[in-house]
Amino acid sequence: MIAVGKIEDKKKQKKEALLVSAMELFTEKGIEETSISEIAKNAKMAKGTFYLYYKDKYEIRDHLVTRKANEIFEKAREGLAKKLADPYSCDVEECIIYLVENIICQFKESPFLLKFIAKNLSWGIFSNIRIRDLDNKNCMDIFDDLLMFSKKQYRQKELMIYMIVELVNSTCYNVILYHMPVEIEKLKDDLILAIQSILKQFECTERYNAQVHVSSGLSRRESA
Amino acid sequence: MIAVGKIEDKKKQKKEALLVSAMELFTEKGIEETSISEIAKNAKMAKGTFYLYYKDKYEIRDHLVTRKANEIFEKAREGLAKKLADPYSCDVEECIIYLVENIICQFKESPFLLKFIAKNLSWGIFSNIRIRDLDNKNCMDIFDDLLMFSKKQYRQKELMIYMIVELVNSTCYNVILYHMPVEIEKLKDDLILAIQSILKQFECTERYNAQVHVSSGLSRRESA
Amino acid sequence: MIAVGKIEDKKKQKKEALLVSAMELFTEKGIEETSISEIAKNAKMAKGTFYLYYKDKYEIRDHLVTRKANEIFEKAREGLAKKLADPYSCDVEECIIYLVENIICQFKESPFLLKFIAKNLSWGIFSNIRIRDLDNKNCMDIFDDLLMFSKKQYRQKELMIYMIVELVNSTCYNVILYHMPVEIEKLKDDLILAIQSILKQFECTERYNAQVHVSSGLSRRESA
Amino acid sequence: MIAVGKIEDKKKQKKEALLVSAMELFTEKGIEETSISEIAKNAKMAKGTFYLYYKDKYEIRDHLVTRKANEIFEKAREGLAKKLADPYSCDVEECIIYLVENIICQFKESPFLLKFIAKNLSWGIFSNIRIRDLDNKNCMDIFDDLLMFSKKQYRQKELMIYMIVELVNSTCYNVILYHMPVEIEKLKDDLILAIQSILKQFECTERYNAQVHVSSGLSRRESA
DNA sequence: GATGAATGAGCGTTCATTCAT
DNA sequence: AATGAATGAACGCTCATTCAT
Repeated sequence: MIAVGKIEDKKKQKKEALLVSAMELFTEKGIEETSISEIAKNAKMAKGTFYLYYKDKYEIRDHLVTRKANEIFEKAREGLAKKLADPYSCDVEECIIYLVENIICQFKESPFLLKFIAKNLSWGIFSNIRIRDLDNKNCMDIFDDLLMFSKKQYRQKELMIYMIVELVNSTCYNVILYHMPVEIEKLKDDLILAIQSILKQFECTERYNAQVHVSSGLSRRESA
Repeated sequence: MIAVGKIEDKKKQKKEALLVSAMELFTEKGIEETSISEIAKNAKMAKGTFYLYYKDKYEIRDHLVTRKANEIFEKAREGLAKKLADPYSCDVEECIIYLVENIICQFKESPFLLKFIAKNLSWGIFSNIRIRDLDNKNCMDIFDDLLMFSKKQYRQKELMIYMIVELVNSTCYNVILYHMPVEIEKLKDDLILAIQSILKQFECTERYNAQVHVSSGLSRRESA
Repeated sequence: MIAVGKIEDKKKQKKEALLVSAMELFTEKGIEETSISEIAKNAKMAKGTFYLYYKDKYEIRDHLVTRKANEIFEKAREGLAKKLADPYSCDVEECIIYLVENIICQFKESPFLLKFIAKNLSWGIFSNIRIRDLDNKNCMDIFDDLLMFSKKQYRQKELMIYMIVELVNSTCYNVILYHMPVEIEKLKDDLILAIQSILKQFECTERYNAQVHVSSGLSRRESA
Repeated sequence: MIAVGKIEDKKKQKKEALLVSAMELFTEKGIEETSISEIAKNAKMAKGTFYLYYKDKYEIRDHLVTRKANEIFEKAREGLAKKLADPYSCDVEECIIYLVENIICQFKESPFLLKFIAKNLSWGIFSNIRIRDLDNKNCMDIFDDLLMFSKKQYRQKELMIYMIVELVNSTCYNVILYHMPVEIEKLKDDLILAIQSILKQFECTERYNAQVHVSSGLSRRESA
């Protein structure tokens, strides 16, 4: 039994080594320019060994994208936890803004990571692949938790979060990688303003319906 | 002289044929999976002829991305023009919402186009490459014009537009291509809400609260 | 008649332009790395025009090699003529040494020329191709003339000259181009010594038969 | 352990097969006209296998040139050894003449070898590349050994040998390959005479200092 | 005669994949 | 399980050559 466990361990180590090796090369020179034999060599294995663990480099890419996305959210969550004794008792908006700023900061520090994730993160991969290596939560859960324990209530929670995440991700892409159309420092403040306005829009108030303002315009939606 | 003109014409036709051929193959099976010899063969030319017109397939891609993006915006503009006698006299918000809906509609009808553009449209290409083939304006100009003639004024116009465009583009990508996390019909309404809230956020109000304008601006919806 | 002459002239000019263009490119980057279209473009002609004048680049090469070799010998001859009022009355040995030094000097100044000639100068080309462009003598004639008018007489004149020319050409090749095994300045003196000894060896003396010297070995030196 | 040795052996065989295959094709039709895929096919391998062993065909050429040159000198040395019980006790001049005759004989028997070596043997390759395949001495060592043990002493040994080798190589080239300007049988005797005179020229005699000769030889310069 | 667009064979090179060890 | 030598299809690209204008 123990022997089997050891073998399992070794296999995990090999898979991990390939993952790490591939990540290095992908961020360094792009996926298309990275060959399987390079990944193997960089992981100190023979070319043929690669095929014992992965079908092709795209399978590795998919594993990496989810893992890296999770790591980013996890780091952001940890940052938030450090900052607040009881993160979920505080204002949701503040928390979300904090998370966004933290994530932007991570992207700023490793633009290649941003490139890698942004170019490859399709929602399908994002939401479907269960990560077996790390038995952590899905990255989206951070927001779910936040919203669940929040005093404020929001309509269409999932969708709202989706839009915010996509907005951050896509606007930062060009700005951080190509400094266009503005610098990230200039973008950040206005991006946060935009996020705040979205949050307001989807907030359910008791007495004042958030919808009121919008509402007259959106009366149709109320019936929807 | 006429002869030279004819030759020039033929050359343009060849370039165009390659562009069309490449577009077919790119949307069908992706850029990386498309070889130059396929593009040439599909355009009924010899492989070598390709190189008389383009350096590599990425040059073709860049031409295509800008052209297709422009076509989308151009169609949206035309739609708007048809709908309104004087497009620029009407409410900006309404116009922008119209454009967004129109563009979403175009994406819905040809998801491959969305895939192609979304995966390859970097802001650098988008804003820099002047399109010589079509002597139209740059796609961004549509919004510039709208905002210029608008009664309402906005802070950070360019940045705001950038965020809205990116938001639409990135949220639609997964939704239209993978139907995740929701269907496009479900996304659309909330996406528009989000856009409206962003527009409000960046509006410069004098006396009247921005919100007021918004509601009157949405009267159109009531009739819809 | 005049018109025909003019046409002939134009053709010669074109041929000449191609020759000059090819020479530039051959010395710059080697024959194999030079394409016909480059030669034509460099000569300000269309690619197709090349084929009206030459079969391929190797035909051009052959023309060039003989021409350039001739130019080198011609320059050397002119140098000698300038130096001496009556070149052929002076000592043959001195004249030959002068020519060798002059040629080495030319090679030193344009190593690419040396490379080009040495790599391509087969005796077949050298002695066979009659140069129509320049109606001068064959380069070997310089030595023939020298020897013809000389007071000293030599056995196996042609062969002796052949050996001297080859010796100079081949020893200079590595020395000038790669500075191996010594520098040209170091080689020169000893090369001249070697040439002198060869000349002595083939000299016909009146009283003593040349053969006698050879057999006794060094007796020739004793008389020197 | 034994298995590894076998694999090593197989690899050596493959390298060797490529070398042999390339030699055949190079001598048959020239390097430029030989493609890598031909070399591989001729060696009964797949094209890709070539690149496991050599970078390009020029690397093969360099290996071949040094090896073939070495083989020639080695054969000559063996011939000399057979002829003389103690080769180094005999007269140097005689030995060198023997070597030259032996080498000329080899060239006569395989003119393609001469062509191949003469066209590609740059001194750099010649003197620098240590041949690992054959653990023999560098080809030049033959002469070094001869001169080292000789009773006669020579000035500028290396340079003298260089000139002799180049003289033989370059004069034989046209003569053997194109029978110009004379037949090899006619050249041989006079070539040997020339070599003898060079050897004499560089010999250091006891009583008369070599320099003396040189200076008298250079009296011409004083008048220049 | 002069052009240069078009051709397509053929090159060097890469690399995913296989398989005997 | 792990290896890495061997494969050969497929790639991007070049370029001599042709030929309609």
